[in-house]
Amino acid sequence: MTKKTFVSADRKVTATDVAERAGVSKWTVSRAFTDGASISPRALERVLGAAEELGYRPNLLARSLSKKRTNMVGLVVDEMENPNLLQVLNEVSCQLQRRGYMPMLLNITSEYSYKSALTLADQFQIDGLIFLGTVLTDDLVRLAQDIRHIPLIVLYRNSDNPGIQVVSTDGYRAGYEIAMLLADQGYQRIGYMAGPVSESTQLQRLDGFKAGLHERGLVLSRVLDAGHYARENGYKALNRYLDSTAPDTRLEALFCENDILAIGALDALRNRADTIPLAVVGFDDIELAASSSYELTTYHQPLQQLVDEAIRRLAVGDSAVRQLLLPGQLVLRSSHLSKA
Amino acid sequence: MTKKTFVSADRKVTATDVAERAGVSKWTVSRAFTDGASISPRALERVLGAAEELGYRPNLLARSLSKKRTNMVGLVVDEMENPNLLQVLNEVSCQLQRRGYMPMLLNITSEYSYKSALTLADQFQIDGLIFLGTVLTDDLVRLAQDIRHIPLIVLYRNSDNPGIQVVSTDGYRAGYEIAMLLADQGYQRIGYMAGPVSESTQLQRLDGFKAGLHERGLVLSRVLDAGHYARENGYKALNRYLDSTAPDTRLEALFCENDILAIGALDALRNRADTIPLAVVGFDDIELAASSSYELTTYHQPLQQLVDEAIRRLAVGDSAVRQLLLPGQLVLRSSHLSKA
DNA sequence: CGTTTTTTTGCACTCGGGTGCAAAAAATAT
DNA sequence: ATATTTTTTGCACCCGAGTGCAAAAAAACG
Repeated sequence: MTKKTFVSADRKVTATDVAERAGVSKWTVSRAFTDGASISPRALERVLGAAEELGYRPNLLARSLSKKRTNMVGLVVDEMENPNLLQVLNEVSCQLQRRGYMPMLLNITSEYSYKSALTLADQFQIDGLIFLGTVLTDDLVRLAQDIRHIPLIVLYRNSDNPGIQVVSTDGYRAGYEIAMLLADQGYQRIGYMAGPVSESTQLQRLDGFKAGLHERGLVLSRVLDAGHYARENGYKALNRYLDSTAPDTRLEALFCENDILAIGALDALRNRADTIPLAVVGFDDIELAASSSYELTTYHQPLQQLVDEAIRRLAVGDSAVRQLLLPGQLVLRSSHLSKA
Repeated sequence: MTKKTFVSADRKVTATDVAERAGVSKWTVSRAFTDGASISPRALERVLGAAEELGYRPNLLARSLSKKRTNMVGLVVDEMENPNLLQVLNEVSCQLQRRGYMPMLLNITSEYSYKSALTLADQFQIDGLIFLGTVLTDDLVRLAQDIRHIPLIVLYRNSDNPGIQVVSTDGYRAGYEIAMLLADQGYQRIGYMAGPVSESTQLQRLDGFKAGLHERGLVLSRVLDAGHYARENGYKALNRYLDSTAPDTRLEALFCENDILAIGALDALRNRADTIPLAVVGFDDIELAASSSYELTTYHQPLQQLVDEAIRRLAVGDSAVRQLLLPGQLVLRSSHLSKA
């Protein structure tokens, strides 16, 4: 039994090989693999046949070199533990692949790694960058702009800097809707659990939230600082708060900056000896939120659309900077209902 | 104020530009950026200076084209929700970047997407593939072998097929150690919660587990099938079991195929009205396992070493196929202690 | 100082494919 | 059948580097 299949000799099959076999010139082969190119049906057929037989696949590096377009897109991520980010990464990479792009993972752990990743990506002549990282500040993003003049898109995060392309959910509106929900539920003492940095994305959310409360004649009673997005932090932050507050003055409802914190908060409530009536609302609609042990009411971001838009913008290379904010959707489960 | 920095004219800076500025030929420039190449100190200095001034960076596509080496590595992942896998992905991408490789994300959602991803990766002339996916069977891996003769490495998963390079944790030994732990704790009725497919990785774990029990004169009392790795499934599987079993015949200890299932199981225990004494042990040591609300006893895999080894093997392109199995480590927390 | 050895450099050509243009072939019109 | 238009095709040359080899320059030697 021969081990080697007939197709793959050791040397790689090139367009010239195919040309020879098909009895045409290599340029005709090239045309066969370029859509929109002028080629006769007969030649096309022969080339495709020969290509099939030889197992030929165009070398994309060579193509990129002359076309000056690589179809490689860098995905800048910085918190590979954040499940929400991951959901985004997942969606982005799938959609990119589906459209023939190759996602290059730029995993950022420090400013140094950020810079070297950018440099490397630059040298690979990537066509664009999508920023998914949460702690990537506008300054860092701008740093990328300087290195290379390719389209950059900040996804899933807002930015005050008008010079940066943003595709994200309308945080103000989201906050507003959640405020309305809680107010209409009749809660009076309403709090907010904040994450790590006060950056634009969250501020807009908070602003909308405050505006909504205000419109119903309420004010934000309290802000709990949880720090870094981690279940543990939500857990601790709420416990800290509950331990230091008399039961009758406690918050009745709590809007958490994201689902992870909210779930931490729910865990805290559950682990307490006494039953504490507290409505909790999250943000992001991660998978765990739907789980029967949480039933977290939250706000769903239109992930697919966002990603779709982001990629489209990359593709057209539209340099007209616009901030696209799509509306998300409130997801009512049961955690926003007080258990009292 | 001039907007444009002096450095970056619109056209890209090439080696020829640098050569001209440095008063040498472009080949000398090439040598300056190739370590080990013969170049006079003076020329080197001038070239580097000119390169710096012009902001030159070698075009890696062009280099790859002639060197026939791209430094691009494909990461084949198939469950972007699995936190354990993500931890691995994170580590792999970091280490790759640190060593100057570019990780290309091949996110697999179906057999079709798998094939097209492989083809694309192939066309990009990637240097190697690392398989992180859990449901990627040996057959699929072999499919990749046929496409292109580049090093493939299955990481974090075992394989029965001796033709496949594997870098993974020694599952047999792990199962054995866990069995010992539970047996020594005095439990008699010991069960196992299984995940989706019975593939090699898990079978070895289970075999080791059984062997360990056997050595202590015990047998595996029961296998609970949870299905796909998801907290929810562990939760349901355990509830199903508890609902259908009389309290006095119940298992005393349960080894779950991974932490996610184990955590689901713990949640199930917690949510029950009556307190049920059941020792639970997981596998993987994901972040959540250490959380104060779970305190899951589990088995830690030597992630960094595994990744390090995997990348090293890719780099040398060692075609001598060996299966490397490193020992992991038992992590004792409190979930293996019965609450009765 | 001439000669031999070593280091450095330039050049032609390669990697694998893509352009634009002009010649050749085919299709349409007269 | 001839003239005209359209489609196909081949070719020279480009993309941005790297390689081997031979010429040139520098260093070591007598």
